[in-house]
Amino acid sequence: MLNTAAPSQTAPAMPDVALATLGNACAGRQTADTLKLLCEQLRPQRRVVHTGDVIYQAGERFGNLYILNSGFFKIVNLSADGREQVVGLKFRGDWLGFDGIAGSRYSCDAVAMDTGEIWVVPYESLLAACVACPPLLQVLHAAMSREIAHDRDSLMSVCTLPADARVAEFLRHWAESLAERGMRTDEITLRMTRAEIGNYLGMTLESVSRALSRLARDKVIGFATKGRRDVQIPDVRALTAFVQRCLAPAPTMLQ
Amino acid sequence: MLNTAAPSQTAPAMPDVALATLGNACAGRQTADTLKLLCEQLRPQRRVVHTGDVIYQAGERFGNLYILNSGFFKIVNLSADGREQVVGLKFRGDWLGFDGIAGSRYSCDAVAMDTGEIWVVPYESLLAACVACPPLLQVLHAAMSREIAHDRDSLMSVCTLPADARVAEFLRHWAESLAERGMRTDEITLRMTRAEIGNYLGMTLESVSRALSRLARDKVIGFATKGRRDVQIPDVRALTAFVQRCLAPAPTMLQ
DNA sequence: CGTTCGATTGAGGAAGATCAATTAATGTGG
DNA sequence: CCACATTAATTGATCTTCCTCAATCGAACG
Repeated sequence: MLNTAAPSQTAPAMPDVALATLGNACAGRQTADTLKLLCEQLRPQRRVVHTGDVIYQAGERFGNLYILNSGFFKIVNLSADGREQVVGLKFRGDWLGFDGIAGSRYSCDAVAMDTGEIWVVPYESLLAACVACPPLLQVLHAAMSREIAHDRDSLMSVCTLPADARVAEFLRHWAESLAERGMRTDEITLRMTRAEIGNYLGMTLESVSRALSRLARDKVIGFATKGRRDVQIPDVRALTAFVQRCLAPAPTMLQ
Repeated sequence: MLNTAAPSQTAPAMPDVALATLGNACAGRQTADTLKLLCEQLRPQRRVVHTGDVIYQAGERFGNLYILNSGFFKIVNLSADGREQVVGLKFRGDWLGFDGIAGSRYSCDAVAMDTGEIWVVPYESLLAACVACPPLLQVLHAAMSREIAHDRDSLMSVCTLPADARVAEFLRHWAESLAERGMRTDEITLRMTRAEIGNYLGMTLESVSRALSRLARDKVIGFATKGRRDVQIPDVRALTAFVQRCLAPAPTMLQ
């Protein structure tokens, strides 16, 4: 696969030699460097996945961690009484499977929402490699740490932001994630239905739709000519401003 | 300090030799064993903290992890625009500080809500110890993994449960956490105000109060004769049943 | 013993859910 | 390729839950 153009959102599974040539995206540099280290040290098995593929399932015996080289994934939590909750979205450079370490079984589902490539890393061999290569351990811990910090941010968003702001913050974070990976953010493709977004943000699909309509009416986002899955974000800072505007009228909850 | 009675909720900082005598609480066994391993391997500096003490603050340079030997702690996330959100509650056996690994700075506040003892573990020396003692690494990863899994459960609760059920689930989880540590669960002391609980659960203090009143009216919980901070939980399963009742469609009377 | 803080409870209102109808995109078989 | 079926998205009208505001009460504390 040839890829000389600016990296697109679809995060092509580029060969290692191309990792250093991520165009003007110095933001994507760190991700690329880390992936390179992991690839060299672990020589992981590579696996191509497609939309809907289940990487692992809640209850399944834990054994592997997965590093995402490309594609887009969701983490779905399941409760005993049948509730389903999207609790995380994962991109290139993220890891999957940490939830399985403690209980020897995965505690949620990991599902591909797009074609992508994942690297399979048996946990035991990862530990062995970490002993030989301490920077690897640091990378692993950093990934887990980031996940913990981000999960907390998610909880804060759903607890403190009104619906409109939550949608704006969701788009802002998505764009930021893409930017960090050196991908385009002026036009992003939501690979989730309104229902999935609403589930993730703790609101109904109708509320998501209304929020997006308001964002479009305020010119904070735009819809591509065809299809409303493509969202244009001319200026990411406008999303942040919108969130603040939502918070401004009413002061913060709880002192 | 002598402690031959059944372990109370206050999780006394008992000497190592007493760890094996945790009464009938075989549930607290694993926590105790892990703490013993950590104590032996790391010989951490012990520090007594009191209500309101700040273990670390968002923005502070990361360096230490903290293992909780006793007491009760809250994790508070802060946003740039001044929102505050309680994103976690920590007990004996839990760790603090994982959020700081990735960015070299802590990303939230950790505050003691009770007198307690924490073990200070410099991250670098922990890594060194892990190389020499692989089980230690396993314990560390398990702690991080548990935190990730639990944060996801929190998000699911906030997103999918109505207010009353969220409060019931909160109490259930608290009781479960105490049980896992071999402490009493028939009468627990909430060390948070209604406002703090509400903040943690994404609702107002009035809603928390009303939910607790309803739980008491339904005899799912009871209030101690003195003070409404002590909650009696005669049967933890009644809390689970209450949650299910909240989720079930309108309970049709008769027929 | 008054002051303060936390908790409870009620009344009214607003954000968002639910229900419903319509339209737009996507997919399928002829 | 089109007609049709299916799924997703939008928008409006109502309804419910929970928030806001306010008053009262109890407990803790100097």
